[in-house]
This record gives sequence, C-alpha cells and structure tokens, in this order.
Amino acid sequence: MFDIKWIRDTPDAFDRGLARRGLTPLAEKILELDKARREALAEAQDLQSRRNTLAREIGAARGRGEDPAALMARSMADKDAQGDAEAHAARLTDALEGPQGVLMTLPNPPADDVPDGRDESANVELRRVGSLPSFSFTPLEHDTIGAALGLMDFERASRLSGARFVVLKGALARLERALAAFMLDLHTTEFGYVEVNPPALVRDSALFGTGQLPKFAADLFRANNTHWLIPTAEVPLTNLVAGEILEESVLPLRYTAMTWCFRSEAGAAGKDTRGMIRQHQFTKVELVSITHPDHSEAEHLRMTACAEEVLKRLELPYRVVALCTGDLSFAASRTFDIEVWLPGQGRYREISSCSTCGDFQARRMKARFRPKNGKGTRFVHTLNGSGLAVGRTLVAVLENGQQADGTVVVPRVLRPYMNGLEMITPHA
RNA sequence: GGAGGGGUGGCCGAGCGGUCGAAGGCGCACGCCUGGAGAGCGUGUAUACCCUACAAAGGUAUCGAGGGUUCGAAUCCCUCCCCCUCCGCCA
Repeated sequence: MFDIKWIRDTPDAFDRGLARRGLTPLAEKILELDKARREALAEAQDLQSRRNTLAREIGAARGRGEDPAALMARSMADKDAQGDAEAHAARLTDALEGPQGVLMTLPNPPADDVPDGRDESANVELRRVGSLPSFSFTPLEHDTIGAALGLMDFERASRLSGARFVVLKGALARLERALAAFMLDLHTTEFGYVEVNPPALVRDSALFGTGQLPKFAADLFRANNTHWLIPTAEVPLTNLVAGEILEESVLPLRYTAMTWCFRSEAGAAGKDTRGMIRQHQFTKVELVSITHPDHSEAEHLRMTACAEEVLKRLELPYRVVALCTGDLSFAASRTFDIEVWLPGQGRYREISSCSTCGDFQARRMKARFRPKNGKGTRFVHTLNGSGLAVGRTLVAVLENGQQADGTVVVPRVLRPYMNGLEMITPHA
C-alpha cells in the first residue's frame, strides 16, 4: 500500500521503485485517477454541505410551524447530482485503494541499499559464519539419514496426506520440539521478545494487512469461506496491531511465536520434492517487531542477529545474503536471508528470511502510533523474520551432525531439551 | 447447533428521527490557586479525507461494518462482524 501524497510529491521516485521491481511506470496513470477522484469528492462534499444546511433549515422551519416544502424541493433537486458524484468518487477510490486497486496490488519499493538484479543469482553474500564440517565419508542427505534411523517416514505421511508431508517419530519428533523450545527460550529470555500463541486460522482482512492477499491466494490453504490457514506467524503477529493507534512509549513491540505454517506450494512443482525442505505444513518460530520509523533500520539488523544467534548456538555454519530487487517478496523493502550449510546437499539453503516492510504493511493494516512530541499519528514500521524455520533446522542438525555409523550428534544446547540425549541412534 | 441480550469518544454512560462529533462523569493535558501537594476553579482533550503553505480557518465522513428508508439517522429497516447470558455439544 502506498502513500498517495508521496506519489503526488515524488512521482519519479515512485516510478523508480517500480522499475527496480521490474514494473512499468504508473505514477502518471495513478495521479490521473487521484485527480479525478478528488474532483468528484469535492463536488459530492460540496453538494452534501448544501443539503446539510437545507436539512437544518427544514427542521427549524418546522419548529416555527412554517411549511418547508420549498426547502425540501431544493434539497431534492441536488440529490441525483450528489449521488452521481459520490458513485463516481467511490469507483475511483476503489480503483486506487480497493481490494484489487492499484495501490493495493503493487509491491513495496526496495530500500535504496537493496542490490539490483533479476533473480537470486544477483543476491549479495554479506558474511559466512562458522566452519564447514568435514567428513571421512560422503555425507548423506537428511531424508536418507532420517529413514535409516527409522524415525522419518515419508511413505506413511503420503498415505495420510499426500506429497510434501512427513511423519517424525521418537527422537526426531522430540528434536523438533526441542529446537522450537530452544529458539523460543532464547528469543524471550535474551532478546526481549514476548511469546505469543496466536490463531492459525485467520480471515481475509489479516492477510490483506500483511500483503498475502489479494495477489497470492494461490499460495495459501483456504479452510472455508471465512478462514485461511496461516502461511507464517507473521500474519497473526503483525496484525496484532492492526487498526490500532499505539502510544509511542510502547514501541518497539517484539513478538515471537511457534506455529505451524501451511503453504500450498503452488508453482513449486518439481522443486525439492524429496525430503523435508519444502512441505505443505512446517513448524516455524517467527519474530515480529513493530517499531518507530526511525528505528526500523537498526531493528532489522538486530532481528537478523537474533536469528543468527540460534545457528551460532547450534554450531551450524551459515551465511547471510542480501536479497536483490528481483528476489524481494511483495511486502518487503529489504530482506536478509540466512542460509544454513547442508553437507548432504553440499550447499547453503535458506533457513530464515528477515525483512523490513517499512510502513507498507502498517498502511494496509492502519497501524499507527501517536508521536510523543508533535501532533497527529504516524504509521509504524513492521519487520518479520524466521527465528528459525524449525523443520529446516532439523534438516541441518541431521546433515551436519551425522556420523559414519548413521548416528547423529545432538547439538550441546539442545541436550537439556532432549532429556540429556547426546546421540540419536536408530529407532531411538 | 438452539434461545435471548448487547456493541456510542481513552474509559464509564446518556441519547432512541432534526441544530449530535454526540449530555454528564472519570481519566488526561495546560492554566489559576498553594510555601509545596491536595481540593477547588477555568480551558482543552478523536480519526481520516477534501481544501490549503502537509499553516490558520473552513468543508465532508465516522456512534461495530456495509447497504437502505428519509429533506434530515447514533436513533427506523436489511445484511454481515463481534461480545455476553442460558441450553446442547465438545478438546
């Protein structure tokens, strides 16, 4: 969602943002609509104002026992014209700001420092952390390891639910729970995030707020006519402040939640069909921050560091990548991906995505705050990041911790969460 | 699922077709008063849009949301959302 005033003031900057997203200029067209809308609005308001005056005079005349017929006739005379002007203004407003309006369907412009590029090949690696493990054997992929342990079952999962589901058992089920608990504990006790247990079913308005709707309905699971399954806890956590006017003193708000995430993975046919990398349902610990506009930049770095800390403590090697304009998601203005090293695949894979959305989501949600000094209200900034994707973290633990004998070493920090277990062995 | 009762400004609460953005109270802010505090008194206290210098003044809208009736709606009608109570069911 865009600030129409900003487009009025700086149409070139707006079009430049679109261009960086690979879109054609639209400022001129938008400003035409905007101008027409304001004219229609002014006309309608003018007529309404006159009729309000007449209505008051009619009331007064009645009070004096006079016949208001003449006044009523004058009021009626303007009625159609007003109706037309209103309808016209409403159509134009809808074309601009309605659910399918231009301002609603255009993506957030990239921040200035986002590298330009068509696709992920233009992403910029910022840093590598941790040293890659070496193996005296050819490291296996996680699904092979899990199957050999007898604790990861794709066949039965597909019998239950089809492709892109998994059944974890025993120590692996426990490992998933341990990972999520460890992450939540870290974020709540050391980084000041408030743990939230939000609904996993939301309605349209929440998904419009964060930007999944109207454009990406195909990526979501729809429960029925009124509810959708969340694709990420970003949706309920961010929408916690939808429609609110916050006191500046409560900012920043930091929320974390462990939820299941449900994604239809439309358009991912053929990608990552094996294993747990790309599932219809997965567990994720999410981080969301609601900040003052002046602090979102620093918060973005802070949030990324919080997510990185999880990997550091799990002793998993990773790298951080700045997404280029072509790889940026709809609502994000800047995104850092954290990619964990997967020895079985011999490559880094995304395990977290930390984005700042500026005021883009806040506008859609109407989430504002009242500045301490100064009047009126301002839109907050919203940020979200995985801290981390639990399923993929489990994959990384398996692939990095695998031993020649098929067992898997449990990372030290997880052992308290695993009843002291140091090693995952077959059928454990 | 069945039967009722409700949704008014930061909060409480009046209004039930006319001059209501909305009485009154509380809270909050500022001022006066005070050695200081309290009490007391006074003033102010929403959001969005239009207009405009993104000033002042003005206009329009908003009493859960959206439609309708009417010259005129917080007040009447319809649809939807939400909350509460009782019964049923249920983790």
